[in-house]
Amino acid sequence: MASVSSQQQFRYTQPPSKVLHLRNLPWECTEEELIELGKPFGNVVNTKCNVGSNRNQAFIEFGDLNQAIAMISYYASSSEPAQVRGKTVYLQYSNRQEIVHNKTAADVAGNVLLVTIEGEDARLVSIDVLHLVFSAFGFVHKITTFEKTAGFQALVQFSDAETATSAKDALDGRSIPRYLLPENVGPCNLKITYSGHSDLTVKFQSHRSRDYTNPYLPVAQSAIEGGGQVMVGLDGKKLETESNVLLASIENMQYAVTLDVLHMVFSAFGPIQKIAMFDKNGGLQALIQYPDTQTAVVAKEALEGHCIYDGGFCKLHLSYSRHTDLSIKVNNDRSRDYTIPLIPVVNTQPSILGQPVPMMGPPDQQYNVSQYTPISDPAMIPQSQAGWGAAPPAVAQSMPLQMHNNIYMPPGNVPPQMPPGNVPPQMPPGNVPPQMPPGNMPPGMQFSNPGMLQPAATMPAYGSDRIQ
DNA sequence: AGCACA
Repeated sequence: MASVSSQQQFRYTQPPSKVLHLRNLPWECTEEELIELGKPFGNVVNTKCNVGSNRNQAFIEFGDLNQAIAMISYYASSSEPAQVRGKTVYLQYSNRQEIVHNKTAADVAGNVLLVTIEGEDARLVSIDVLHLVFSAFGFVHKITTFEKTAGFQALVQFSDAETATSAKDALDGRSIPRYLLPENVGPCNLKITYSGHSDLTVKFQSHRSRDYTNPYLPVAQSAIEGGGQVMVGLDGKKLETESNVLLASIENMQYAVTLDVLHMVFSAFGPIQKIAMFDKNGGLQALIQYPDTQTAVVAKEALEGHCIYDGGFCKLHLSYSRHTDLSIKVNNDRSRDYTIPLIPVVNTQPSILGQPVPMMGPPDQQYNVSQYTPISDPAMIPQSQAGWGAAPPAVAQSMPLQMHNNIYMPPGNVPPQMPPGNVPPQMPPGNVPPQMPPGNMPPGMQFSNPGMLQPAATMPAYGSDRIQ
């Protein structure tokens, strides 16, 4: 039985109160706008905006009950609804008799911001991208990232509260510009409050935390720290050095995992240079090479423990390889160098469990360049064949988008139902969607240009998602 | 679009 009392608070007929509750406000709404809204009806003695988890609610308190009644009555019969910034706001008597201002840490301006990154792909936002975004407002001293129930969060430390405030005002509620994110990463909204902290403790430089005032801090193998509290200890197993090459081992391999499947899965995080597959200890392993460590870190974080296929099949275990550059002698069904589409294909008949695996693209067409016109100078390679510098064909763009919704789900929830023996759509080798690997920005984009990110008005990339 | 989140 549903309780009746819980519904009562939402009944249309609230008993009158000097305090009005407003909802459906634009997130930008200020106290001044609330005062403007209430002033015609009386003396607004108190307001509170940005209330609720969506920060789209507010309260207005009048000096006199009759003034509150006047405002409610007016809009109850008006043909024009109450509006803030052109947005209709709904008002009713509050169930409280006065506004209580509970100043919390989040309301007190400080030099450290608590940033919540919202979005399906929030955890794929690298610390470098955050650094870039916040550096537009001043020198960023430290960043720590961590996951809480609120989601993926970061603490960003500036020199002073003024700088932090300018960043907060400009970025709160806005989205990280698309061009800073890998193409297949969905929108990431920023929600920003002040943190109670004033100085973060960063013991190691890691993918989770950085101290930009002390670049010579030891680089962590696996240290994770957040908000001055050490959140994860070192466990011997995780003492591994990051690398641009991942070692993947595949557990419970009920279904065929082909080179192209691996390419599809791992290229969701950035361009792949090389893949080599081999058998070890009766299981399948693969080395996957990215151009940079950052991308590999992101891919490892996102994919570790996840299954390629639904139902717990083909579970990935990832570690960093000691290799940095794989030596691929020949392109075949177990190894491929995507940077040089000219290595001849050894056309071995791919066969798994005795069943021939259908190839989606005819191999001799894919590699005919190498067969007929061996070119040694990469500059002579036609654009369309030249790896990820090339313009992406439609296939390459749409495919990872499909994948990426699946990848980040909890294990077992992941993927397209693929019956054994079926090979998913393949990306033609050498045609990788153009992505900016995290942390691999062109030098000109680093820090230096505050104007680039700062004024919201000239930065349509921010906020454009939110305004409707 | 529905009551203050520390």
